[in-house]
Amino acid sequence: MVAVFPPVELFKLLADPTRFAALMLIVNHKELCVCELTEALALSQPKVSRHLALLRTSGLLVGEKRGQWVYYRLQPMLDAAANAVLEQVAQLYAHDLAECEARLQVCIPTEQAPGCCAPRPGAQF
Amino acid sequence: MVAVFPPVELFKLLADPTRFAALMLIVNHKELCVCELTEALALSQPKVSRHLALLRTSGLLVGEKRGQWVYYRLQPMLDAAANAVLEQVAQLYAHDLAECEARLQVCIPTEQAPGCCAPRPGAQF
DNA sequence: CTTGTATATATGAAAAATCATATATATGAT
DNA sequence: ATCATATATATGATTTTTCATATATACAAG
Repeated sequence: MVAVFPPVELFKLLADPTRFAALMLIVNHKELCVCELTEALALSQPKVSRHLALLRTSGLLVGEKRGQWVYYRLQPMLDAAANAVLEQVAQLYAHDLAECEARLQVCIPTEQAPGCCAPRPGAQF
Repeated sequence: MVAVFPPVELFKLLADPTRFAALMLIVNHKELCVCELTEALALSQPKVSRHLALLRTSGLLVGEKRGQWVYYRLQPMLDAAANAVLEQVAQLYAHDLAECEARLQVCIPTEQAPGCCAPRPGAQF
C-alpha cells in the first residue's frame, strides 16, 4: 500500500524551478489550490496547471476538486524515502522560498480577509 | 569559500540514471576513477566520461589526474545543504546500488589483487 | 428558472529549447 | 604503439512554454 517513487524520477520532478517551488510550498502548507500557487509563484496559470498535472500523473501529488477549486497535496501513500527527501529539502532550502511565501500570505484566506481565491460576492477584481 | 549549489541545479544532475549512480558511488567511496566507474556502471566509457564532465563543469565534482587515471570526487568546498542532500540520498537509496557495488568490488585494487584499472605489466586483458 | 458574466482549471497544438546517445576522433601518459 | 580519458558532431527524443480555447462552477439579474 505504498507508492514507491524511484529516486531518479523524483529528482526529475524536482529539477525544474516551477515544480521545485510548487512542491516546496505544498510540503510546507499541506495543500494549496492552483490559484494560490499561481499567485505565490507569480507565473501564468497554464504553466502552473501543466506542471501540477505532471506532478499528479507522475503520482507525486493528488488533486482534489472542492467547489471551484482544485487542491493539490502530496500523495498520501508516498514511500518513506521520498517523503524523507522532500522533508529535508524543504527544510534546507526554506529561505529560497521567502518571496513565494510572502506572495502566498496575501493570498491565503484568514478570519479578517478572504484570500485572493476566495469567493468574493459581487467583486470586479 | 563555499561552493553554493542551487537546489534545482543539483536535482538536474541527479535526474539521470548514469549521473545518479555515479554520484552515489562517489559519495560512498570518496573517489573513483573513470575506469572503475565504467566497470561499476557497466556502461560505455564515452558515456561515463561525458556525464562526469558535466558533473565537473557544473562544479559538483572535481577531477584529478594521477598518472594514466582521472579520479573524481565531490567538490571539497560544496555547501552544507547540497552535502546533506547527497548524504541522505546515498543512505536512503543504498540498496538500489547493490549491483554496481558488486561490480566495483571486482574492480577495486586490494593487497591480493590489482584492480581492473591497475597497471598490469604486459597484460592483454 | 434562465440568461449573462466572471472565475478556476485544464488542455490541444505548435514552436523552441534542452538533453541523451552513438560514433568517431583527439590528447596525453606509459 | 597502447591505454585511459575527453571531446566534437550529428541525431533523435523529450521537455518546456505559449496561445488560444474548452469545461465547469458560481453568482447575480431579470
